[in-house]
Amino acid sequence: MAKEGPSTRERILETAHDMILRQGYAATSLDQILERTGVTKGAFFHHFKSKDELARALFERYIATENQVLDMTLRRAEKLTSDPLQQVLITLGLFEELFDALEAPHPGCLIASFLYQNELMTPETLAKSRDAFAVWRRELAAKLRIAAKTRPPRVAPDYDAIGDMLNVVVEGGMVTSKLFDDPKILAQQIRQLRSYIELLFGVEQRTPAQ
Amino acid sequence: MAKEGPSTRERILETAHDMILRQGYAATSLDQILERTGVTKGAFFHHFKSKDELARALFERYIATENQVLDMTLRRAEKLTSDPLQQVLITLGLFEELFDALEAPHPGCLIASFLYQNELMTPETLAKSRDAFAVWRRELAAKLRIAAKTRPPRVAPDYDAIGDMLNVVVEGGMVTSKLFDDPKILAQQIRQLRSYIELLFGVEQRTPAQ
DNA sequence: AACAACATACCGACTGGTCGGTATCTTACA
DNA sequence: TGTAAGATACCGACCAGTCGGTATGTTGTT
Repeated sequence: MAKEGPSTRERILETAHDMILRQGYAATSLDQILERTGVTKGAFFHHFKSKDELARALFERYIATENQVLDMTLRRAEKLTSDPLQQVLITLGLFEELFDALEAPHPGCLIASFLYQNELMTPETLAKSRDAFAVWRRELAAKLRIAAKTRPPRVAPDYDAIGDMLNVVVEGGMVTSKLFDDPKILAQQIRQLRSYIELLFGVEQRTPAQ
Repeated sequence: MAKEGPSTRERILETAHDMILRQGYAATSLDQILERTGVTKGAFFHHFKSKDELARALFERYIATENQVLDMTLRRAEKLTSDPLQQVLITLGLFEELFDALEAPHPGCLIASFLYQNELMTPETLAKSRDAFAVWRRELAAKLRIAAKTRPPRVAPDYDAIGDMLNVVVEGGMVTSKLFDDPKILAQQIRQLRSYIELLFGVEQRTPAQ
């Protein structure tokens, strides 16, 4: 029935997400959001019963899309090869591609943003964030453990720590990328992680011609 | 002059740093800081002419101590060995030790906190943050480049990207550590970085007995 | 007397949130 | 088909409280 573009609710979410990542939650007033979206106060409170509920909605939305991205990427990698080690390397490669296509630095991670403005990080929000991170760790670590059975790594690895590295590198890479206003840093860091895993498992690396 | 403990100014800085890292800058009101420190409004504005000036002071203080920590660590490593590769590995080892001693998750990085609550990140603040990050990159990359002359790495590395990795891993490690409320994660991640560089340069790694 | 180091009372702008109302669309039933 | 009933989306004036900041003291030391 809606004829014109995204719904009011979606416009609020989109704008607020952007503003909160830039300014922080507390520093982003409703009036600012209202002005930027052209939505009135009444309309806002029709869709969200409080500012905190907006934060919660924003959060759920973010977690959902992040989970989806990881899931899709893993499945793509699994279709491309049956070798678990290659699946990990391809997953990292796909992320690298994704981040390499950015023309501006990645705006940042909502989880980190909330963590640095805590006390609005409720126990449920915290638990969901942990789950999201834990999935990445578990999925990657599991594949590497299987890979190690047929292809022993050069040194005994801490699989869980390596599983965490994708999260760590993405989080740290976003901050560094933002700081230097250089969109390429994030992809470069992912490439290092891939290189680490290749070295660990003795995979032949192509020396880039460039 | 001052007979009892830290000065009022120092108490404000210390408390505010802690609160801002936890709640964010905008969410930390002067009244809250005043209540927590027992300092009155008059006293506060005697020492800082505005809340923004407090932020600036906090920031300078943070950058200065961070620079000092890196500098001291690098010098310690340089005294312990003359081999540049070993200097890098020892530097990482010292950081690992430092973070491994934490009993609670590292409270976070003020630069990241400010980056996620931008618009209070002035051009000067931004420039100083970049410089701080750039020092780490430059110092580590330089040592690795020298090391590569006598000990060729297994694959052609992106030295600058590897130089950035310490920053990236620390930033990401802090977030992950805080999220899981696990102080050990940060040190584990530094260990992975060390392992990467060891593999890259073909350094013999001791398999931990544990 | 002069100045640093505080204390107290107060200010206006802005905050998140409420509330009474309207316009438009969907559904139910005669 | 017409119409009454109700839901949904939206409007904007208003409110009480909080915010950073100021003005004007008081105290203690040199």
